[in-house]
Amino acid sequence: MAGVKQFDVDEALDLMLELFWQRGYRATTTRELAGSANLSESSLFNTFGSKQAIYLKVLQRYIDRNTHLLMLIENNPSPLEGLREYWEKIASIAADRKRTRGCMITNAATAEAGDESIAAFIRASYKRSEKVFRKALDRAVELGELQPDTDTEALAEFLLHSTQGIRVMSRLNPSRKKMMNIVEGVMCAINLHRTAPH
Amino acid sequence: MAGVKQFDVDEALDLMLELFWQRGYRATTTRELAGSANLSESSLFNTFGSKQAIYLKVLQRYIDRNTHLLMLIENNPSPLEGLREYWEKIASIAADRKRTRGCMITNAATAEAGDESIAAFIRASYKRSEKVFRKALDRAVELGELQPDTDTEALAEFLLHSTQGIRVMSRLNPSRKKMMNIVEGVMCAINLHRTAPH
DNA sequence: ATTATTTTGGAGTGTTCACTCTAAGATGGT
DNA sequence: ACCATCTTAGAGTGAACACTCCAAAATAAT
Repeated sequence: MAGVKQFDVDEALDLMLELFWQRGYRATTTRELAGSANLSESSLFNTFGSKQAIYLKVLQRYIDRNTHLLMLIENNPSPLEGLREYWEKIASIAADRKRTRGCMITNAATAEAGDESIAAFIRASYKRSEKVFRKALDRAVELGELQPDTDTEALAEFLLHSTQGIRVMSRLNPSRKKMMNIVEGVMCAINLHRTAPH
Repeated sequence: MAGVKQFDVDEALDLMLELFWQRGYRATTTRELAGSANLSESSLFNTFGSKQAIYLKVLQRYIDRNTHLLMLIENNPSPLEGLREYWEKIASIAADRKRTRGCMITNAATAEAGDESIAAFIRASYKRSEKVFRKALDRAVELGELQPDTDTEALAEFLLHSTQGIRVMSRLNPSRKKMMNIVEGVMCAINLHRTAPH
């Protein structure tokens, strides 16, 4: 083989991710994309094939990057404390006034879900989050933190929808207080199933 | 005056609304817009001025059209029953497999909130919903359905975020069961403040 | 009937889009 | 050294975009 790439593919993806995240799929041009990654359009297309292919790669990268947030739940000895920690974290991110880009997956879900290959990606990401929530709730039941008859599947679905709600709200510069009020509401839904209420 | 419009403006807006709703702002072309309303591009621009102006008019029309949903809450003698009715209704709409367009406001919030004139619209719509939720909760406190120390402002903010979460989820063909599970979660958050807990 | 004013269709307008072409340059295997 | 193969920059491609122009038609007031 000969002729070797003059750039790091992952690094380029990271740079393009920023642009896609900020502007969305359609509003981002391939010229800007190439510019943001410091490479020519020919290299861009030669490497990735198409704008959509870049977007899908970037989405995957975004998902990978955000896995550590879910670990706040998995790593906490108390699942319920872990969940609270996770919600406080995403609410805190949502309240950050410098980050009105929202969540890239949520943005993709509302804007690009018509494209089935993008929709499949989003569904996979949601399933993953929901599984983590579900497992935490099951663990909470086992540990006696939640009542044994708790419908953890239903509660996990509720929790997933909440993450999306938070991320929509984040697009409109919400106050930290508003965000924390939302977290309290979510905790209420969980607390109703606690073994030692309030 | 002379030279009279050959079409009904509101009717045209309704037709264009469908297209904008289904495809989003950027993916809809002015030619398609004109076609959907059965008029020429010159009439379109002569009447409305610009693509963005059409979008804003359409958004307003969408908001007006959906006011009747909020009245499910206001018209119910029991505010808590009204809230449940409202949530069951929007969840039912979200679970409709023929309606994966989601909510036009939510879609605009995640895709077009960068445009400040669009963002202002969205904020106004949210404020309106939140106010209705808040008033219902306050009424519930007065009627003794909720405990007197309930933070109705915080709870209303929680409820608003839930509506947005439901509408994001609706883009991905959720099952009716999933949607109803979400509703139950929301009701849990409210029920924690009930005067006669079970 | 004439005039003033407006709408309308259809053919443009310049611009921008995603993507390609080509020729030069770079590299590794032999 | 030489070739085969790859990458790259920069110009270029047709298509599609939001929006405009213009001449014809339509109307209401006089």
